[in-house]
Order: sequence, then structure tokens, then C-alpha cells
Amino acid sequence: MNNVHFLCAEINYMGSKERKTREKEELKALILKAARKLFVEKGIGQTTIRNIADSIDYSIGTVYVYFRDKNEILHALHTQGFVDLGGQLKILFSVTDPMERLKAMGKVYTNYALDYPEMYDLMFTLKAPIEFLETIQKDEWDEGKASFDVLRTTAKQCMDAGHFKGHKLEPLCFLIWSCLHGMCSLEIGSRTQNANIKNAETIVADAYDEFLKILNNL
Amino acid sequence: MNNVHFLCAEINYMGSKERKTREKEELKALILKAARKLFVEKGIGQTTIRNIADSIDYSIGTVYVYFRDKNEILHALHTQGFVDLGGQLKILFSVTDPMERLKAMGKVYTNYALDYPEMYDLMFTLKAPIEFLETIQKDEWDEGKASFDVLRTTAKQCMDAGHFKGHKLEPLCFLIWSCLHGMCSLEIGSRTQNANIKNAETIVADAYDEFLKILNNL
DNA sequence: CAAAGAAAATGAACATTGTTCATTTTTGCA
DNA sequence: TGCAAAAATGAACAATGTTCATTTTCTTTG
Repeated sequence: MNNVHFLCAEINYMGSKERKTREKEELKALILKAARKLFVEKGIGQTTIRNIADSIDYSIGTVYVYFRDKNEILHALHTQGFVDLGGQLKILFSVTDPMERLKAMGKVYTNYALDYPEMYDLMFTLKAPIEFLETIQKDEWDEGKASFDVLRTTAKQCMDAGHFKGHKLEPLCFLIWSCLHGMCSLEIGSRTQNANIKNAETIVADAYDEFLKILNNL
Repeated sequence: MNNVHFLCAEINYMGSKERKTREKEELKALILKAARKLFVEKGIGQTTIRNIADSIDYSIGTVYVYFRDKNEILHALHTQGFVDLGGQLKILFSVTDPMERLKAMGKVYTNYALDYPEMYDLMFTLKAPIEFLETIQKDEWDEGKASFDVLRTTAKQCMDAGHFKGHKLEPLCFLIWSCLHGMCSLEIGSRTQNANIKNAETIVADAYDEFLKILNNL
């Protein structure tokens, strides 16, 4: 192999290499899209790798070429969920009054949870995506961070505006998050339906009203 | 068969029948005890029917003689969990001041959750025990009811004592439950560890303090 | 354009787990 | 002791995640 051939080869190789990379990412995205669709439609527990492969006319093996295991798929969608929800929350920075923004954030959060319960479970309940983080030696969770930052920043502005007197920022943020998460989680997990709660159909909305009343006095 | 024989047979039969019934219930309880031990030790998802059978030196088949499927085992332990936690909560009626009792109940609740995370998941997060309820056409959840009643009764007494002005009992109870559940659920699901929360190690305790401050002003 | 080498895709096969059920073992009673 | 009912058994099946040797497709080169 002389220099000229070597260079040509290099150039061609690089060009197709980039196209290949793009094609690989497209297929990876296709798998994720199919997985997400099935998860939302029939539930994560009811969706198999075979289902996913079938739905895009690829073989089981191909899925494993692009993802090391099911947990990696779950983790990728976990990330997607945070990008989605985080994006919706960030838009609310257009609301200048931090208290109003905080209330709007709560509404967006609970709406997302109740509209996409499987995605919500994946993001905040299931162990799988967290276990995946552990297998790749990563103990951070960038997208979760970003969403919590949005809450923290807003709560901080509320404090600067004179609210939340006598409270500590970080624990109060976690408490607010816990309130919202708790309502959504119990609702999604069907714990409101059978616990003899009156007006179970509207309990989340009703409790959110109580939440707002309390917030208004903090 | 004459009358005398018939009577003797009846008497003997009834005696051994009762003993049999008792023995069956003992084995059922033994299976549950073994299952619970394994669940607590290595997690529900990591425990198989074979594990359970092995640990009490019975065969797989025997487990299925006593329980129709894994969900029935999960449901039985779900019930046990509520009996346990409900019992701990009921003891607190010895605290006469309802506000103090309410705070103590929250402490007992979160302690239970963090001490027995697998049991807590079973009681408040996992779908399996709820799915079992559906398969047997039962949409009630007696033990959950009882525990919520304890909360409702206490909150009602708080109201009668002049607290929670302007709030509605039922939604407020659910909100309080959601706060506690949210904190426990996020902690158990490792959502506090990787979300860039400051002092993640103490965040539940710290947030519980904020919760108490808010409660004191309601 | 054809051949060779690289990359991608495949699906048969395996391990695990929940579950079933025909068979075996044990038990209670005459 | 022998028989019938009850209890226990574990082999076998189905579903699912996963692996990997093989096949197919693509890219490069002469």
C-alpha cells in the first residue's frame, strides 16, 4: 500500500464512517421510539425485547447490537423523559413571578405524570434505569439534576421575594417535590382507588388545591 | 354403613379435618414467613418461587398448592405489612393531643418505610398486590382503609381543635400522606442520591423538619 | 466490475423464572 | 394391613432476557 492509496482509502473510509455513524444513530433512535411507543401503549412490564424488534421489523439480535441490555433502553428513555419534562419546566421561566412560576411548575409536573404514567414510573420509581447507572460506574443523573435545579432556582427566588421565611432552601425544595411526587405516585400506583378515600376520582386535583393554599401562606 | 359407624366416622373426620386445616394454615404461614425473609434480605425482584421453596425444604409444586401464583404471595405480605404498620400507628392513639399524634404518626410511617424498604414498596408502589385484587374481583383494600382511617380520624381531631382552618379534611389528609410517601418513595428509589441534592444523606430527616414547621402553622 | 475484508444483522440456543399437572408419597381410617 | 383421599412432588412447558456463531450486506480495492 503506497501513500496515495492510503490517503484515498482514508478519505473514503472517513466519509462512509460518518454516514455509518449517522445510520447507526438513526437505528438506535428507531429502536427507542418503538420501545417508547410500546411502553406507553401496553406498559413497560408487558413489553418484551421481541415486541420491540418485531414492531420495527428487525431481529432480536439487532436490538442487542445497539443496546447492551434492557436496562440500557430503559435508561435512555429515562433520559428522554427528563429532557421532555425539563423542557416543559424551563419554558415556565417566562413567568416572572417566582411564586406563580412555582405553582405552574407543579401543574406541569403533575400533568406530565398523569398523562404519561409509564414514563413517569420510569423516571421516578423504577429501579432499572438507576441500576444501569450503577453498572456503568456512573452515580450522577444529569437530567434529574437539571430539573431539580429549575425547582431550586425558583424556590430561591421565592425566598428572595420574602417567602418561605424560617425554612431551609434545599430541604423545602425536596419537600415540595415529595408532595407532588407522592400524589402522582399514589395515583399511578392505584393507591387512591381502593383506600376508601372519598371522591377518589378528583383527589389529586383537590389535594393540589390544598397544596396551593399552603404554599400561598408560606 | 350404619348410624354408629357413620357417627364415629363423622367425629373422627371432623377432628382430623380441623387438625388438617390447622396444619395447612401453618404451612401457608411458613411459606409466607420464608418469602418475607427472602424479600427483605435480597429484594422482591431477586426472590424466586424456587428460592422460597428451597429455603423451607419443600418443592416448587407445594408452594403452588397453597398459593395460586406469586401475586397472591405478594398480596398476602402486602396485607401483613398493613397489619404491622397499622398496629404501630394505632398505638399512637395513646397520644391524646392530635397534633402531637399526627407528627408521631409521620415519624412512625417514615421509619417503617426506611427500615423495611422492600415491604414499603410492596405496600405502596408495586402493582402486583393490586393486580391480584383485580383478579379476584375485589376492589377494596381493607388494611389500607384502616390505616387511612387512622390518619383521617387524627386530622379530624386536629380540625376540631382549631387547626387546618380553611382546609378540606379529605384532600388535606391525602396531601399529608403524599408528602410522607413522596419522601420515602424517592429515597427508597434512590432518587435522592444522584439528583445533585445537597446533604442527600440527611435530606429526608431535614425535609421532615420542614414538614413539621409547616404543620405547626396550619 | 469482482473479490475480499469489514460491518451489520440474524436467529437458534441457552438460562432463568413462573406455572401446570400427571405421578408419587403420605396420611387417615376401616 | 389395605384402601381411598389428601398432600407433595418435580419434570416439563411457556415466556423472556441474553449470547454468539453464522449469514448477509456493505465498502473498499485492484
